[in-house]
Amino acid sequence: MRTAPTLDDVAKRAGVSTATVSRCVNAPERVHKDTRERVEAAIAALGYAPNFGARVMAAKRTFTIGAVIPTMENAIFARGLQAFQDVLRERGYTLIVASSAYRPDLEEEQIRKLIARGADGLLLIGEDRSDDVNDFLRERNVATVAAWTYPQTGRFPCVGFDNRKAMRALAAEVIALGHRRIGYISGVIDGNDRAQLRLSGLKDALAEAGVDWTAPPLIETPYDIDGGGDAFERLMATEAPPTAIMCGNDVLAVGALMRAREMKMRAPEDVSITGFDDLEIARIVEPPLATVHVPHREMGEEAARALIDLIEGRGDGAPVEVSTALRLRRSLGAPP
Amino acid sequence: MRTAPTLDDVAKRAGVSTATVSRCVNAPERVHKDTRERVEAAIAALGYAPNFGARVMAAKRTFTIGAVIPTMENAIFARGLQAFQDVLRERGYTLIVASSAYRPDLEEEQIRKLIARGADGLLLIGEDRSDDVNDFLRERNVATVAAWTYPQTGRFPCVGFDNRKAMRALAAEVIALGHRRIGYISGVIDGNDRAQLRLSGLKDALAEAGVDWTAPPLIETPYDIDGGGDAFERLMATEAPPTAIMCGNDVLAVGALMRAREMKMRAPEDVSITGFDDLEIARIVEPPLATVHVPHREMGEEAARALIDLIEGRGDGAPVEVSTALRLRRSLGAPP
DNA sequence: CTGAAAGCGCTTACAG
DNA sequence: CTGAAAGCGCTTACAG
Repeated sequence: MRTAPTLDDVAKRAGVSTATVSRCVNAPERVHKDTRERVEAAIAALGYAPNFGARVMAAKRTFTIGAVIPTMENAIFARGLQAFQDVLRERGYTLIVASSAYRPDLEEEQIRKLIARGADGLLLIGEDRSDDVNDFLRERNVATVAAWTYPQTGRFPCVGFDNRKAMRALAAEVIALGHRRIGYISGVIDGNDRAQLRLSGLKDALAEAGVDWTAPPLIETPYDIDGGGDAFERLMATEAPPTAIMCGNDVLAVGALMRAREMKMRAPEDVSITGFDDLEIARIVEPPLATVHVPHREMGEEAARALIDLIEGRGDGAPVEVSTALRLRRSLGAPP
Repeated sequence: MRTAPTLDDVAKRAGVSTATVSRCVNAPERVHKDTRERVEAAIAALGYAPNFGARVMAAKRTFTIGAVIPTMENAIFARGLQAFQDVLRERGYTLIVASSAYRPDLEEEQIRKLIARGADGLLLIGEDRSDDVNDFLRERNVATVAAWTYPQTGRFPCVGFDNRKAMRALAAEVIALGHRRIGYISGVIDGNDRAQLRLSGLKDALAEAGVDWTAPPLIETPYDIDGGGDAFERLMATEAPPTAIMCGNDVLAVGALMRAREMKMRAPEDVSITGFDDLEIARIVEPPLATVHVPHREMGEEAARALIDLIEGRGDGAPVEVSTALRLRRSLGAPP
């Protein structure tokens, strides 16, 4: 194993000091063009790459950003994170992803670990966490951005959207079509402010419209296709079943749609079904799913910019709002 | 922001040298019990945690593992990676994910960056890369595991399956149903041995069956729904269009299926369509998609174990094969 | 079992 | 624009 070339090797070969080589790498504009070219040639010839540990120690920064997301398997986070990482890479940062499986205790553990590892900043999802964690983050003065949400507590700079308002808008359409009995399928709400807010949005719309069905039949279920299907079946098994089933996200809605098909119910003729997120599957299912479009990629990019600004001392930490839009596709229609 | 306590602070407070404190942290059994207790008390009182960068530099190990995957947005990698990471975390390693967007040049860049960052080991997808990269990895003696593939070159320990054999098995079923004109939609092949091998599998099956349609009409396309749809349309626009369209993966196949529907063609009555991977969408589309099931999660877990064994000097680096299985669903039927 | 000290490979304030 | 040198916070071979 040949040992990797160091700054010193480059400096010797280029006939300059290590300080100059370091500048070429980190602030090329502060080095004379001729010198720089010589150094760059040496770097190329040697295949030099800065040693990470040394750099971290000397600069007191790790150029590492940690993200704690519920799970990589959820397409919305996968997409947002990919965009987040693309921006990070452009700006010279590395991403470490940790996952919490939607469990607050695991999320806290991951947060502490990332900080111990010296992460320069943190991307978190939502704002719903314990005072303990929030205090820890504030004490250590860790640059943190909360995404997928729009400020409730205002504790951290946010990049996201108003989950409540978006669901309210969709629910208003459902109500306008004439639905009065509306069932709701939610993911697990504990530790998930997005889920909580979406449900509140539905309640807002019902109240606004003066629909007395103010406490919609609600089923909370793990976030997967079968969870959505089972919940659908239970909601429809009541005496006066809902004419519309709204779901906290597309995956649950697709589960409901598939179960409806198995039960020989047609959407929207027999029952309307809506989702949230506008994943690719929303356009693939038959009938296509009415849902709320969320610009996950844009959110990931904006979050990266906001976080880097925070770390590098730019920006004012003002919340960034991305806009959602209704996609009123065929799974939603008038009540039977 | 209070500055973090250092080894030196602990040493002073405990009245010992920094060497002793370091041993207490890394090899407590080599320190006398009384000394150790004093040091541990000091560590607790100060809330000391080792500085990551310094440790990396001095110890020349990072407990970090890098993975370079094409993209997190592809569900197969998201799922495999989540499983990979779960095992890593159990064993005290941290994962850094980098993505190549299916571009060999970007993959190389990411590999070099991860090594510069001091990754103790690397997870790569497939075996198709330049001699340059392979030489670099060998020279640096980097622990590397290739996943999603079964040894072709035998350059690295592999955890995966035989892409060629799996596609051959599926193609044999298609041929057995009576199809002779078979079209093929592939993802981009350059730098992607899995894509190459799957195509070879189809050719194997055609040759074995003595079908003279030996050079199946092939369209190579970017890996997304619309790519699959456009390719489908082009393949069907020929004089004697294929009676079956096989696709290199499920996403392309779903694209083909949807376009078929738009073109008022029914599957499998008018044309059969098959995929590869058995993603969730394969069961969601109508008709459900015939495909090859790949145990992505299991593969991720096995890859993590293999890589850690390699790093820690256990194991023999023998390839690990996971098994695939045919899922012959309704999108595949007899030719019209 | 413990300590003094070198060294890991960078960055940066200071001086010129 | 460039260099000499201190210093970042650990680990470890060596000596005792």
